[in-house]
Amino acid sequence: MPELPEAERARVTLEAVLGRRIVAVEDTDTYVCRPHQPGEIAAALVGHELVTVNRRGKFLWLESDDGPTLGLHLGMAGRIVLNPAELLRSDRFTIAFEDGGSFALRDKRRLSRAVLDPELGHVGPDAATVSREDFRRRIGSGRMAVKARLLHQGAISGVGNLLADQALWQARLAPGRSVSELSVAELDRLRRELRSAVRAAIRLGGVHTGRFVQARGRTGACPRDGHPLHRATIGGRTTYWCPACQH
DNA sequence: AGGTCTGTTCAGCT
DNA sequence: TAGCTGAACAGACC
Repeated sequence: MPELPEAERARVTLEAVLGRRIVAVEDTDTYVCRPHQPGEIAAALVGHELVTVNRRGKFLWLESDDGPTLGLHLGMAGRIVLNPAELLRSDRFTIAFEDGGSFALRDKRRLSRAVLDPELGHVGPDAATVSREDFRRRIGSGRMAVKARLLHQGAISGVGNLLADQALWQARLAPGRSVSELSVAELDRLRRELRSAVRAAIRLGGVHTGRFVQARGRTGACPRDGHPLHRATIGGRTTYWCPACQH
């Protein structure tokens, strides 16, 4: 679920916690907080304030005043809950502030991450802001299926399985096409439609609001021409597309 | 009740 | 090097 639009929503939510003194950190989930030991993130952050919240792709990080940076990732099912009314078992990481407020990283699975001083060197430019030239080079080189390349966060970051299918449908490109056979015009079209899909998802509340994403499914039909959708595994992920209008 | 599927990342292999 | 496979977790679904 969480792709770039959900991460952006989380970033905006986290703006509300900036400038408040941290008094407690719950960091005992050693899987979510790996490789840290329980208490390690708490010891580093208690007494500090978070002063900025940033995002690249699906990666979030908050800088503290004169202290470490806190990296967060929502994994496949995580979200940020501000001032949770009650603590749930699915609250994997929590920070409490001096004024009584708090936030939780809530995730029924445990694929979310909280980590000190995250290394983002391997993360490509954000899918919403990548330049035309960067997009052509980073997506267009190699021989991979274009869908698989879109999912590679080191090429560009922020595109997940649903957003990839939505953008390829909008751009009328078949997901299995090798990037080596895409023309510059097709790459530019894909970048334009990807940015459009991202903006719409942020505005409307998430990737699930996409017109194609809603049609995506075993018995789905193309919203453009009504043709039954094809399904296959591409880039290791379930992929849907319309064989009539995506080439 | 049990098997299958799911959003993401990353290690490990070819 | 580039690219593929499967593992990590836990719940939803049939």
